[in-house]
Amino acid sequence: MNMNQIVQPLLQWFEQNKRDLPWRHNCTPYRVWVSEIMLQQTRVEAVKGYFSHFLQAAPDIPALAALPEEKLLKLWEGLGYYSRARNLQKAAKQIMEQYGGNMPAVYEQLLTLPGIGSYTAGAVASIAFGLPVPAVDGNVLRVWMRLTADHADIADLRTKRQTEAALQPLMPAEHSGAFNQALMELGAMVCVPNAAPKCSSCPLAEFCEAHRQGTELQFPVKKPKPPRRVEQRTILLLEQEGRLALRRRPPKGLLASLWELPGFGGALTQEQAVEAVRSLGLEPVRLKPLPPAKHIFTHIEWHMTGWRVWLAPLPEAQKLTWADADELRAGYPLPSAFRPFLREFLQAEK
DNA sequence: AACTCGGGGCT
DNA sequence: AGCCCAGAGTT
Repeated sequence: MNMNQIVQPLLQWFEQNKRDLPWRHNCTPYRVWVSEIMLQQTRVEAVKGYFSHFLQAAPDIPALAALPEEKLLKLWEGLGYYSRARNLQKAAKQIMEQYGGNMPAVYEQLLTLPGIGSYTAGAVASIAFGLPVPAVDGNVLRVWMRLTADHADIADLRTKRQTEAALQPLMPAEHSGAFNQALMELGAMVCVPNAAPKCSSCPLAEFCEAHRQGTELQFPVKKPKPPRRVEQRTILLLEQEGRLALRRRPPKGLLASLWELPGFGGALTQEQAVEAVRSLGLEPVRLKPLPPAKHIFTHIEWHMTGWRVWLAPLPEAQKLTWADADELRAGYPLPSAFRPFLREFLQAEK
């Protein structure tokens, strides 16, 4: 099968069926870049709510480079994979120094920027600069493996390289950005995962080997992920004069540099919780158990229990910061994992 | 090659 | 209860 045949039908289908997305208007290199970083492992619907707000706060590369880290993380709060935000800013600073504040229009130079790998470099190069470079993400891999009935493991990096190599000669010189987006759009809307693909409305059905075989659901092949580990934690809702205790997480690792409710490993009894509070230099007056909550990360499960703690007025404890409801909402980037316990405090404020 | 890194929606 | 998502960086 000569895969050159798919290019025109695909481009035509995309022109007629593409979604109206914020980053598809005024596609400057900066806007394309920010959207592609936000879209890494993140659904379009989730990004919509962040994109315009982020661009308002950081409208261009100099503004992004100058943003205080606290504001940067607050803008990213709830979006996940927070190293994306830090790498985005690190790259912005690098662009200021090395390229005079302009995104480099060269694939290899884009690749050297932190947070930009082969997919994102290809996406920015093709969509923002019209360069004939493939952009192979999970959607494209799924589409291509079905199209060619290829049983290769898509978790294997070699499979991605081979797919890029196979797509390279197909890149239409004047429409490379549209071609890449069309493959992704097809994967998102028609050649969908975890469900029967909508082959009856697929512009590539007649070229698809898996469809000819009736084996669409066998693709793509992917190695199973190892099971998540479970971590039991106890969260403390420490209150003093209407203010809540917060703690900054370490600068590396899970939820790096974000704020958290003070917590301890294990499921603490009331007596142990009292000891834990005292270890923070505070004196509890009354404790009330909070309903348990579960938060699932990619590779960890937090099983959390909590204690709401009223404190005797005492000099402030080291390593803790105190915030009222308004300061909490405005100032401190806080991961979603703590939302159930936070609700308890915010409701109590009313 | 295997792990780390978030959060949410769909089946 | 899994699966996957416009992946990249580290070990």
